[in-house]
Formats: sequence, C-alpha cells, structure tokens
Amino acid sequence: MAREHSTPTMADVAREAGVALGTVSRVVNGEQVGEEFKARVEAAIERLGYHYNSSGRALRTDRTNTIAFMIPNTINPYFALLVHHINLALEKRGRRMLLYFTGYDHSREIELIRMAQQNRVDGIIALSYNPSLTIPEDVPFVTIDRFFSASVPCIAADNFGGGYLAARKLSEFGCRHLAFLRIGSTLTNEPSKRKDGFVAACVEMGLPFEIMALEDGQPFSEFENFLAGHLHGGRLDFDGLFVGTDSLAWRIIRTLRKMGLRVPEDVQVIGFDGIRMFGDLEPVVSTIQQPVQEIAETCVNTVLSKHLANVPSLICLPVSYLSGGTTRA
Amino acid sequence: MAREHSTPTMADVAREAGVALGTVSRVVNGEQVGEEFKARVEAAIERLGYHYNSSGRALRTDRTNTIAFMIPNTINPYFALLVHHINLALEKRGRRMLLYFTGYDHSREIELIRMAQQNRVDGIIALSYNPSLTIPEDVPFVTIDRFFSASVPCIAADNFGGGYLAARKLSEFGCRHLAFLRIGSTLTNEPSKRKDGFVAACVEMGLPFEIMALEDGQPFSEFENFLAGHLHGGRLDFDGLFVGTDSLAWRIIRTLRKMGLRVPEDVQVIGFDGIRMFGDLEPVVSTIQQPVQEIAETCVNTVLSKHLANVPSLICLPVSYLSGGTTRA
DNA sequence: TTGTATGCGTTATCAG
DNA sequence: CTGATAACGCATACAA
Repeated sequence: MAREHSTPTMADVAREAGVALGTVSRVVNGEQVGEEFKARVEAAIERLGYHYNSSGRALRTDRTNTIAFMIPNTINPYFALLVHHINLALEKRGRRMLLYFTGYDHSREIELIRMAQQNRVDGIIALSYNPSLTIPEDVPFVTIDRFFSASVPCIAADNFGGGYLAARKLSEFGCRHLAFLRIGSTLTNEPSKRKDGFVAACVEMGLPFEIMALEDGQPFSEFENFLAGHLHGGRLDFDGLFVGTDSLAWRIIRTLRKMGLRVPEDVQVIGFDGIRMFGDLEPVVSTIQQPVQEIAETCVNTVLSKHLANVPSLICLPVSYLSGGTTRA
Repeated sequence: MAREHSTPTMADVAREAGVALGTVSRVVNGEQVGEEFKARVEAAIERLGYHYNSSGRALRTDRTNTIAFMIPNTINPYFALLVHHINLALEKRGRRMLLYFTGYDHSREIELIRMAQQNRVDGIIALSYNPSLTIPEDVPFVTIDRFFSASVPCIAADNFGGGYLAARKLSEFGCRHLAFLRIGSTLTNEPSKRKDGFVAACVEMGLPFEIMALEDGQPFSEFENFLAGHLHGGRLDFDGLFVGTDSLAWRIIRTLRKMGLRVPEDVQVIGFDGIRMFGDLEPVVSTIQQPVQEIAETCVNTVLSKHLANVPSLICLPVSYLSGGTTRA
C-alpha cells in the first residue's frame, strides 16, 4: 500500500487486526466490543503506534474539544494566573485551550472571534472591555468581568463586595480618611463596582472619602499631582488608600515613599487582585484577592454546559482579604 | 435542503454563487480565478457569512497550522513571558498556539506529546528538563534551554555568557569575593552553564568565589544556613552574589535583609531572567536579561522551517545586563 | 455483536 | 480557467 511513512489510520489498524474499520472505531471510543476483538484491536494499535486523528474526528462529529480563550496578554500576572487556571480546568474536562491575545485591540478582538469560529471551537471564553463587540450566537460564549447581555453569561469576582471589604478593613485597621484610586476603561463593567462597594461601606461607616479615577489614556503623573495636592506639612490627608488593582497600588506605594511617606505606618494601602511575587511567594501588597481558580472553573463549566440558556447571566464569586505588608495587619 | 441553521459550507457558497465547489475553494485560497467568478463568489461568501472549516482543511491537507507549546506553568513570570512572545511570533506567521502545561510532571509530558500528535500539530515547542523524554521523529520538535540530541534543535539564551557577564559586572562594581547560588535540576542543561561562565570569569579575574548549589527537592533553609555560616561579626564573607534566577535572588535578598545586611550597600546581587514587576515595570532585581522575544521568534522560525535537518542543533542568543537596584549601578 | 457504507468540508487531480 | 469528482480519517446508521 506504500503507506509506510505516514502515520497509521484506523483502516491500517483494522487490517492489522483483521477486523472491520467500525470495530476499531468502537474500541477507540470505548464502546462495547467483544473481548477477543477488543484484544486484537488493542494489540494492533500498540504494534502500529496508532493514535487517532482529531481532524477526522472533528470533521465527523463537528466537535473539536477545543475552547478558545481570549485575553489581552499574558504579561500581566493576573491574566497569566487566569490562563493557568483556565487551562487546568479545561484539561480536567478533557478539553484543549487555544490561546488568543487581544492586546486590548478592539478590531483584533473581532477578527479573533472570527478565527475561533473558523477553528470550530466548542466555545469561547473572553476577557474584553470592547464596547463594540458583537457576540456570535452560534457558539457558547462566556465572558470574564464584563457583562454584555443576559444571554451571555458573565463570570466575575464579587467586585462590589471587594470594595466594601477593603473599606471595612482599612477602617478596622484604624484609618479615618480614605481615598479610592483607579485607572481603567470608562466602560461600566464589573471591576468598576469596586468603587461602588467602597463608597457604600464608607457611607455606611460615616467615614470621609475621596475618589480619584483616571481614564485609560491619562498619565500616571495625574495621581502624583493628586497626592501632592493632598500633602500638607509632610502629612497626607488620607491614612488609607484603596487602589483598583495591585499593579496600580504598587506604583502608588512607590510614589508615596518618594514623597517621604511610610507604608503602612503613615498610609495603609489595599490593592485588588491578589498578585504574588513570582506567582507563588508573598503577596505584593495587601489586597482583595480574586478567587481565580473558582472563576476559571466556573467559566469552563459554564461554557461547556449543555444548556447555556438557563445559566445565570451574571455569576459573582466571593473575594477575600489578604495581608501583604502594606496594612497594619 | 434543510441546512438552514448549520454554518454554511463551500457547497452552499457554490450554489449561492452559481459556480462549482472547486472555484469557491480557489477563491478562498487566493488562487487565480476569473474576475467575474471571483466577484460572485465573494458576494456569496459575504451574503452567507461563510468562513472555512479548518477541520476539513486540516483533514485534507494534513496541516493544522497549529503549534503545541509545552511549558511547566504560566504562573512563573518567565514562563508567562515566553508564552506571550511565542504566541505573538506564531500569530505573525499565521499559526495558532495550543498550550499545554506539564507541571514539571514527567509522565504527564510524555502523555502530552502523545496528545499533541493526536491533534496533528505541525510542530512542538517544549521547555522540559525531563531526562527520560523521547522525542517523536515525525513532528518538528524544538526545545528551550535543554539539549536532547543533535537532531532536536535547542534554543537558549547564552547562559555561559550570562554567568560570565554577571561575574564581570560584580567585579566592575567593586566586589572582591563572590558566590554563586542556585537551585534546580541535577540534569546538565543550558541554564547550568550559568555557573560555568561565572566560574570562568572569576578564574580569569583571579577573584575568590564559592558555589552553593541545591538540588530540586532541597529546602530553601539550606541557603539560609549557608549564608549564616558565612556571617562573621555582622559581615558577610561575600560582597557579591550571582544567583541562578531572579526568583531565587529575590528570596535570597529577603534573607540577607533579615540577617541585617543591606543590599546593595553590603552585598550586591545579580539574578538571571529579567523579570519585571507586573511584567512591564522596573526589574525586580539587577539581572542578566534573557532575550525572550528573540528566543521565542527563533523557536517559531525553527519549528516552522522546512528542513529541520540542516538547522543548527544549539542556538544561543545574547543576554544583557539590566540594573534593578540590587547592584551599585 | 460486527461488518459495510456513507458523508462530514476541504483540496487536488483531471477533464473539459 | 472552470467544473466535476475522488480522497483525507473518522463516526455512525444500517445491514448482516
């Protein structure tokens, strides 16, 4: 047959085992097959080093066992963490991950969705703040942190609860004048609820607070100006800061120290995300920790669920406080 | 035809455009087609929202345009960086990335290679120190940092040169007594040449030095004991440390500070990798920076090259020194 | 229970 | 330059 060098196919196995093609397929798929036949097929598979061709299977079944994960990048440690846990959750369910980087590029995201459809992925998990994204109808679609519509399930941390918790904690640790700092998309999304929870707690506790929010393009120096404007005689007006992300918190802390302020002695700082040094060492800052593993597993379970229709359209998962040395606890 | 809900196929497009199936294929693949026909096909594609099915194409052409990348995890920032640049390099070449985590598990790695073959990937890029890994013959295979055999191209940073550079830099910054600290696989691999380069430079400069190398399972406390044993009257025997990775360097620095030593005033420290805070801010420690982007692009170019046979079996890419505040420069 | 035969969507070969 | 048709490897409905 001259098919020596090519990888063996089911037909080859069938010939080798002296059975029919269909029987091989049944053995490979773990269906009921007579002992004798099964043994012969398995021996032939072993002998030939056969492994099934997933293109053929995909074409026939119209299922690729592959999920696309769209994320801005993998350099941001929080995104890297998500990739990690989503991949693990997918493997647990016998699925593969096709990884797409959006680079925060809106037109690219649209193109990537098209590519994912070409690849006939069984579902898409996306983290995108793209306001003009149209979600395809014909493929299960789940988003992280961004609510699109009731028909597109959104998985997120309890951002409101996190903001609330942060304010509570700062108060508990003795802070009397708080501020919330953030930079990000102007789009209303789940993370923007961090502020709302923070405000709710401050109001509830009767604590004075201020909000300083930058839009995506604005320079970091705006924060420096803001803080400098609140520095009087070497003392800052605030003794507790809640910052939108750990990444920003880190930069803010550097700025504070450059201004001669001590953290946490003079100002306590809580970030958001739960980033750890080198991924597994101590937290970078005191923080509200996202339940990344639960988020990942929920995404996977949701995107793979048979009936996307009767799945909740917004799932918020509980956060927790994690001390990282930038608070007095 | 009752194929309403299903995604359209080339046959549908052909019918819609009133041309033959083959003509549609030619248009989709950008082959020579008459103006009139081409226009009609493109219109039909637009009208139907057709996009090609890559399973069908893969089955037919035996090429998936997919490369598997095997890496321990994505939590380690260096690995995350690699994932990022390899994905970008693949996209530039029109390929997709299938991401597999090994978790440093040897048997898992073997299983993953099998899975990659099932998925008929066009190639595999792997970062693995598995000593018992057998590389498949029938799929292009490229490794990072680990040389298997002359027939398996290995891409790595110039680890020897990096070690050499580190010792040179420490000397240049005034160090007179150096030490090299490392933990890792006992297997001889590219990163283990960091020590060799370091030693070569020390010998060349006539500087005294010591080596402290732990194997993978050993506890970090061994380093603490080592350092404590070299502390006399509040002074450390060494004024310059070269540490195998930034991650370890970070932990070592914490230990030094706990011992009452100042970095870089009393001891200067250089790590290896080039990890930055949150992926894009300042370096975590002074370090020998890996050329991650070049490594990634070289991996991709190599694994996609037509004739793997006449590709060099070991490619070392130049490193550079990067100051991160733990040296006096 | 096992064998046979068809078609999934595509590309490539061959006639026209 | 275009149309028809045969594989690619597999799962599955149907026949034995």
